Amino acid sequence: MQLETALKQYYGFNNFRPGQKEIVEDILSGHDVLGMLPTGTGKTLIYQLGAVLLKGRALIVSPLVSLMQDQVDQFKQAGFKRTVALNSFLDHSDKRSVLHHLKDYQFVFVSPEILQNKYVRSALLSIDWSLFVVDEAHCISQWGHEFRPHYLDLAIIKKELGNPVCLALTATATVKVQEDIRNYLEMRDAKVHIHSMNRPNISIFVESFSQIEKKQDRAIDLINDLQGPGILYTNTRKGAEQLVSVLHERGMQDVSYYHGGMEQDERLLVQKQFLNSQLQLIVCTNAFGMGINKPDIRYVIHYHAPANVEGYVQEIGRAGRDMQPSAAILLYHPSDLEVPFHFIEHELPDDNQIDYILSDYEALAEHTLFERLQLAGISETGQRFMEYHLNNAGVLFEKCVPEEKRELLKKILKKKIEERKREKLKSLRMIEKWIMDEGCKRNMLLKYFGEEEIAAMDECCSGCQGELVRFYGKQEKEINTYHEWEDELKRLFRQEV
DNA sequence: CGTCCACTTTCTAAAAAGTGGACGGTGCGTTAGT
Repeated sequence: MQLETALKQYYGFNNFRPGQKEIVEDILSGHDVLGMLPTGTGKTLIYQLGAVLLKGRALIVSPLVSLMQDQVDQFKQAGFKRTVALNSFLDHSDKRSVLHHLKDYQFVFVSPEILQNKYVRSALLSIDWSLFVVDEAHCISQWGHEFRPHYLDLAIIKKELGNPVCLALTATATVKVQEDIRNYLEMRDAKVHIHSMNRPNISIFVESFSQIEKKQDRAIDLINDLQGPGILYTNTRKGAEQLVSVLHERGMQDVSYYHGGMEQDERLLVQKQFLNSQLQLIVCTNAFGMGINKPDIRYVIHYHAPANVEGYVQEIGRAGRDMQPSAAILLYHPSDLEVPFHFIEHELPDDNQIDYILSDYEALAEHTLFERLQLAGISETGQRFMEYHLNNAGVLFEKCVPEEKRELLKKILKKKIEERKREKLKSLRMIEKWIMDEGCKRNMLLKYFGEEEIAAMDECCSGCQGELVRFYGKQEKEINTYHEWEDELKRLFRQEV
């Protein structure tokens, strides 16, 4: 079948969006693909169509359960009814029933962690898969090394599944992240489709402060003046909560905070209110944003510098999905970098802790290495990291490790930690350099992502004398507040269709 | 490194100032027994 015919039949569209067709073609001819496409290009369509035309099943690895639930709903609405997500939202009996009837599903969403479950694994292995999809594939590099190490094991399950065609999709990946993806998914021969990460409708502004007290006033002025809705990122949970209480005191009621320390239902509520335009501003840590597809976000303020350029680009990329002019504003003070610096220095165990965990001290002889991890006083992320590597070495539940192996492990782990720290510090220095450099902010980002520089644009960035003033004005918001909620609902429906 | 909190010290009786130390960001899974 012609691809265009299938597109028309299943979606009613006449033309593919840039990048879609080439990837579908590669998939159909049996090639692995690494696709970097800007958000809103319709990445989902690629593997929906791919699976349909291959007359097979797709296993889709997705990073967040909330995102998975949304995707399953969207698939069903789009007519792909045989779709399911395997995650902790399922209770015991539902899970058993889904696993038992797994062959009846065409699209199965999973987290990297649940792939470790032996029942899930054996159910998956008992049927044929045409596509192995890794959505938000930059997570392999961004989270896999320490925070969610099971991201590094995806190649193992892929092989067990008989090496179905592998499709890795992301919106932002530096050359280094692309390499990580291809290495850890063992798809070195993959066809690579990289599209520019440039978002011409987002103007980029950096403002430096030498007095930290002035930053809050500036942020409040911006929030007052800028056309919303907007997102403001802070470094810490407490910082987000405090800023919101200041804004509430000043009479701004349509503002809430969001961070990973909140209860699931509270997070969901805030997110829904924001998506429904009941909130004009969300003040949050980097927990907020992935999978958020609100088209009309007009600005993203960074109240602190983020820890790396990739994270920054992902965060500002949430603005202006509707292609309308939008602003990214970073309010920088040198002390911003202290929090990320702290995390880099302390999230992984230091040499003493490694020595302690792998020691032959008599006092520890009664404890397995797993138990020693809690005793060593390392961070939760550090524990995850160590659990993963000690388990791979087959010693996690041992009380005693032969001396030779012990010394080798110490050496390997210390080296690995040292490398990770070095890389992260390099990223931190890189964003600091980007902030301080007075050249074109956009071209520096393009260069960082391995792209060619572009000719000067209008309203490009603070390095190119862009003017923030044109993003001021609150007209639309005032009109919105007079809408009856029924009208608002209708408007949202129309927007989605 | 800076901030916040609990606790102690100050010095003289109620509250302020000092000190030590813990903490700081991302998420999956969890299947025990009222």
